Amino acid sequence: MGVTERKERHKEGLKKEILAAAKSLFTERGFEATSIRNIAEKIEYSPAAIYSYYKDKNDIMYSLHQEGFKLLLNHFQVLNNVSHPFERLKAMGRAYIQFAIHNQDIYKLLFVMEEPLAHVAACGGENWDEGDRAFDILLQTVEACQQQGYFKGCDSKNLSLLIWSTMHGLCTLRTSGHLGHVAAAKDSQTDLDQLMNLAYETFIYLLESLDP
Amino acid sequence: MGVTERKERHKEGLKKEILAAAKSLFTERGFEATSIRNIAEKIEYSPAAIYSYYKDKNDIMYSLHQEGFKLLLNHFQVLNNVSHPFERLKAMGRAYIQFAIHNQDIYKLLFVMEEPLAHVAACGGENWDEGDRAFDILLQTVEACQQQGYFKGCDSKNLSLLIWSTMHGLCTLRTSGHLGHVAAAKDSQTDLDQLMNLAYETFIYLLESLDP
DNA sequence: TAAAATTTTTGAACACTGTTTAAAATTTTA
DNA sequence: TAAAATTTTAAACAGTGTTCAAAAATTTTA
Repeated sequence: MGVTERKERHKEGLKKEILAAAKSLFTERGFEATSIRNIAEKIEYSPAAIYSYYKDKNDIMYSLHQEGFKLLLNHFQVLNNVSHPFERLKAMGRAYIQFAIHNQDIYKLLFVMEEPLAHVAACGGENWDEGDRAFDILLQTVEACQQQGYFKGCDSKNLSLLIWSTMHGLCTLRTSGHLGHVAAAKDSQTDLDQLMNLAYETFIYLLESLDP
Repeated sequence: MGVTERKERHKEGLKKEILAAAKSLFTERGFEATSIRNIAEKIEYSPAAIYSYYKDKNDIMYSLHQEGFKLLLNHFQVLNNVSHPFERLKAMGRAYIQFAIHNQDIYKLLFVMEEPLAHVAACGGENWDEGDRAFDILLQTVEACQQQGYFKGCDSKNLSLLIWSTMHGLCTLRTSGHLGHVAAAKDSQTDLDQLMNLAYETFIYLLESLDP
């Protein structure tokens, strides 16, 4: 029946409204500083209303997950212009860093916070599809490199995992402020970015040196 | 006067008692699940009493910081038995992983959480001494490797930063559960450890391949 | 159109959280 | 022992996520 469909659409509309409010508040003031009551206030509903559309706060978190991954994949779109595999891999690393620094809270949501991930496991579905796709892009790029003679003697999956770990480590140490504490460069932001770049370039140098 | 000294000792005693209670609760049930009221209950004082000994919760966190670093440095003591620099570096990586996995909450406290770090910056003193010392051990090991011909063409500081980032990335992706989600090995714990080890060994392989 | 049934929304409460403050209990000093 | 100083606490504040019965709004039925 068309009636129930229309109703469903309306329900979906409010659901999306909640998500949009949550997203704007999260990116505006961070996760810790955003409450269910804040979101409710923004959409001008009572806090309890939200629970008719989302199971709990983690459910909202997880819904933002998907959008976050889409944003990450958007950042990767520049890679289509880079035909050389190793150059593409290098550009991918830079894009990943860019994404992590310019969307710190979203990055945290995707790769640091445990709650939304637990929600995936709890709520039946193994829906981390977009995340897996992002990893697949890395894996394929690594394998494309290998076909051109790079990374001889390396298992593509293990190497991809390592590359991801390295990028993740760099990004989280950077955004959490731990990099700044260990480095002598404690003041200016430019120095930190530079430091991070130097570490990244060292990694690229490592990968490059693996040639036969 | 000896009286005030005794008083100070008593005060210090209670301060340490608070810290011990906090530590046991943190490691027992995690950070998020431990409140000031829990700690107060454990030492059989009122919650407000704690604020006579610690400025706030982050102050307690930061005090555990120091102990955490001492524990990490203890894990590094096995390195004294490894004279060959590169073998020492390899052992250091393994020790770091061991520490991160067997002390997940403490690791989080030291290298993931932002609040205790902000406390360091806020409360004047630049006291991340023990942390810097841990990094110095890495730096010195890297430089010792270089003196034996390893890592030619690399800046020791940049490379140390990279190594730290890689290890940190591996450990956090592992403990947060993100590694398990991307990998096909979603069930058994042994597989995850194995996967992590493979990524680690790939990294070692990379470093080894840097020989002249 | 009026009544019944269903859905949507909400106020109020529950059990928490970190933190502050003024008052009470204790200890030290004179 | 009385006064002063210190330590400890009860109570409150403003907030959190979440639940649930009741109210309001909407839809369906007669």
